[in-house]
Amino acid sequence: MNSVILTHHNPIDLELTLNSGQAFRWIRNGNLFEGVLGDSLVTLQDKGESIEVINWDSDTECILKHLRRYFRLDDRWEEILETLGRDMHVAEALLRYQGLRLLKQDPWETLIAFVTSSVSSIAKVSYCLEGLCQQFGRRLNFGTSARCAFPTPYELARASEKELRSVGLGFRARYVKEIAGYIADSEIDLEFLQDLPYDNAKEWLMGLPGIGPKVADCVLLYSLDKTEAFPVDRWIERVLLNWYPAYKRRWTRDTHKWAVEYFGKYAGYAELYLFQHIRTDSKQRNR
DNA sequence: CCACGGCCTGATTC
DNA sequence: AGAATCAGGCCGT
Repeated sequence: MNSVILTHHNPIDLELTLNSGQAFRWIRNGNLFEGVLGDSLVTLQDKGESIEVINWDSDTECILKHLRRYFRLDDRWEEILETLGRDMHVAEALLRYQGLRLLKQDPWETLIAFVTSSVSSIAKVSYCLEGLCQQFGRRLNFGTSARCAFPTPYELARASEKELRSVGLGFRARYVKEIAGYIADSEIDLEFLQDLPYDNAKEWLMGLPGIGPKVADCVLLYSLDKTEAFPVDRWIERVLLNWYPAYKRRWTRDTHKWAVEYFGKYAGYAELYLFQHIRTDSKQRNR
């Protein structure tokens, strides 16, 4: 077992970030967060100015490098703050949810996660994904902990639709099977999408079954470095209608286009913060 | 192009 | 308690 320190200059709130609806497999245990990155299990603990990383992998340099990318520590934070801070609502959210970060996750896992998220709840997505991992992923044992790796395209392609339904995927099981089959057969590494312009990458993703504009944008934003992606779900649609008269008066139905024109190339960050804002507000109202 | 119903299923609401 | 409704969409008509 190793313990290493991940240093960062700008705030990271683990609780906020890992439960913001970007990632679904982190497990909180007190103030520890346990997750699976590739084939390694890591436990994170907030130390204020840094994060302590406990892991069972021999190559700690590799883990640190992975985490630096995962939390996007090389983003130009000042530029992001300056660009987005011009909008009143986003500025408020940036302040209120300090430490909420965009993640860069594995594209394959993110793709399946957001296909699963369609007309579902975060709790259910977590449940389904954990089921997928336990049924079809490789078992990983680390000391006293045991988790499972996210199944590869091959592992999911081999599963029957019925087996996939057994973990609670419902009508999404067919999408998962078809996508896994296609990716496995063509031996595609989804990272290639990172080198494509946003529009082309989105178009490619939307060619897959079960992937429309919203899911495609989630995959692009949360795993492929496309910060101009702006996932529009019912919450965000509501936010824009309620808070942005300029949007309400719009002549186009293309919400994404409006958002990028309005928020700029970091529109995805704006979405992340606005989503957190509306979700927290609505939780508090129901209390 | 737009509008609409159907889709699995667990949780929440009435 | 049991039935309706909803939940971070997408697809076919």
